[in-house]
Amino acid sequence: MTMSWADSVEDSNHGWSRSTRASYVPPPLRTKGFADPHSPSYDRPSRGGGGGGGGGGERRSKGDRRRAAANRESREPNPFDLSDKFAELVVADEGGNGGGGINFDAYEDIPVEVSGAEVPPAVKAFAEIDLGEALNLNIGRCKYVRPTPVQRHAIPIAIAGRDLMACAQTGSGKTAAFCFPIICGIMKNRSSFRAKGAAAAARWGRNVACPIALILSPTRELSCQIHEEAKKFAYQTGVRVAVAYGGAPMGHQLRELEKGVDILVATPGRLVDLIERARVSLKMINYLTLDEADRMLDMGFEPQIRKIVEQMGMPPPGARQTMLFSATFPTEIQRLASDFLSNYIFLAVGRVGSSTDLIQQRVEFVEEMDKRAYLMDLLHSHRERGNHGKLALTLVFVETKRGADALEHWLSVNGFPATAIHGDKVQMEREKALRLFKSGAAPILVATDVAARGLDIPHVAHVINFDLPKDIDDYVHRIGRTGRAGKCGLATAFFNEGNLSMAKPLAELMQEANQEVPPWLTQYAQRSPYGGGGSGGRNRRHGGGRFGGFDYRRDGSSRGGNYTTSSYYDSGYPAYASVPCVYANEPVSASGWD
DNA sequence: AAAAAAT
Repeated sequence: MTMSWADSVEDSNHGWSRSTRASYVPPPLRTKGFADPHSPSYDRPSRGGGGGGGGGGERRSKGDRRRAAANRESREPNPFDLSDKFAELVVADEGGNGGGGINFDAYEDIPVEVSGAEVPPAVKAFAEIDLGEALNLNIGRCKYVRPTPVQRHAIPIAIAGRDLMACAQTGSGKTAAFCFPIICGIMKNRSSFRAKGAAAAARWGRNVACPIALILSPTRELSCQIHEEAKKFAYQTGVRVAVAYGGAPMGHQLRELEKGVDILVATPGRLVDLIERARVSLKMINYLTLDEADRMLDMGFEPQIRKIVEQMGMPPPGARQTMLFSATFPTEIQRLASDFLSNYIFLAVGRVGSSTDLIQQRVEFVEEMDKRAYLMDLLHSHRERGNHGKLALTLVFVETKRGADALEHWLSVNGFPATAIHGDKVQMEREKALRLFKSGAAPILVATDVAARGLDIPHVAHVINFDLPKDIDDYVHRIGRTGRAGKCGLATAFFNEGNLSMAKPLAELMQEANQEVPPWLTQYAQRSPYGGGGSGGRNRRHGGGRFGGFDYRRDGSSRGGNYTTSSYYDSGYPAYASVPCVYANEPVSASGWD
């Protein structure tokens, strides 16, 4: 048996004051005698289930605890009732594929690459893993019948306690892939966690939440979404989930934290704030997940993430389990990310760089001044084509916040019910825009890159890149807002002389995804200064046009002794003769999917 | 050059 997390925490608890890794002390606690385990406050019992792990259990009788637990569970709102109020419920079990509306046929013969030392084998069914009864019930309530490809590979790896860098196509079930093992692990080791949590709470103060798992994401809306999903997965497991993000009043979030939290979902800024106010401690973190990890580690974000992970008291790699997930993983980001990982497994599932075959991609040459007229034509033609009365949403991406407001206004003036989301709006407006869009009240959403990643909006039939992004990976994430859960989608991009740098990567991407590349784009691609002899980063980082992910360690020398690479086509399900194409405006249950 | 993330 390898050293367990509990052992390592034991170590760090005993040696905390003389640890080589500087112990983080938040400013409010620096003058107090908080740090002395023998200080008078050490044995003080805490009330409720407060602090980190349900602290101060020793003084309560078994009956008390049972009543408290029962009380907590009876108060826990049923997250499944809530989702029923929304359109997603149309879901039911259509199509007879038994996947809660998920088109599994589209996921056979998925290319998979796994590398690392001693890789745990994939599973074909949830039942092959002992996730526990409560979690299995929730899987049923979510109407998940079989695991998606990324889940089939990632869950056994995560359950085995291994660090993971996972690259999976957009809309392929990543949230559940990291939530299930975390919830399962917390349940299995609950008594040990609770005891440590009580000790930590006693030492750090009762108002310091000491989560066991931390899930970081790059936008507030994405954190909300992960929180909602995680609550479903954790329903009646006793595992407590909370969320912390900026732009919202801190009071409510603080009250939730005070009730005790096992899994904290957060955006970086608010989390740092909470840590510095000594309302959250990372001392007890056993699981760290970065969602949209490549975004979290890019230029603007990386220093903040590094601060949280390396300088705010979190156990180091090896003493915690770290899992990074994204649809794209450039080599430079992999190199950065390896600082946070220990003997990790690299996993790539699906045609990562090209999203999926399920998204039909088109590029039109449109001059800047013609874009609005062209957009109007597109919107008209789609309106007239009719959607059998079903919801068909259109997501329009623009480059700037000002541009988003301008286009929203122009669309509204011209009779199109549109709304807009971007980072200059206050959080209330952002959430309202998303709500209007999801419900169909405003079936057109104009957005900046704030909406490019991870957001799971059912019924997005069409993504329009009104302005192309500068980076091909951003393009991949944007179009991934459609074609989710195995459904088809359409993505249209407006290209002009201002997008020359995108010509080559875009043409290559479309070719990889078996899309029709217009001859004029091929010509631009050949003329492109970034093109020529394959000097572009794309081939290198996406494995030379085969399919998505590529473990950067393969061309380095930093591998361990048992390092192996397997690359194969994996069909976890009985094969079907054809891959039926279900459109995104069909009823879909995509919840919990990405 | 732009966007996101704390107040």
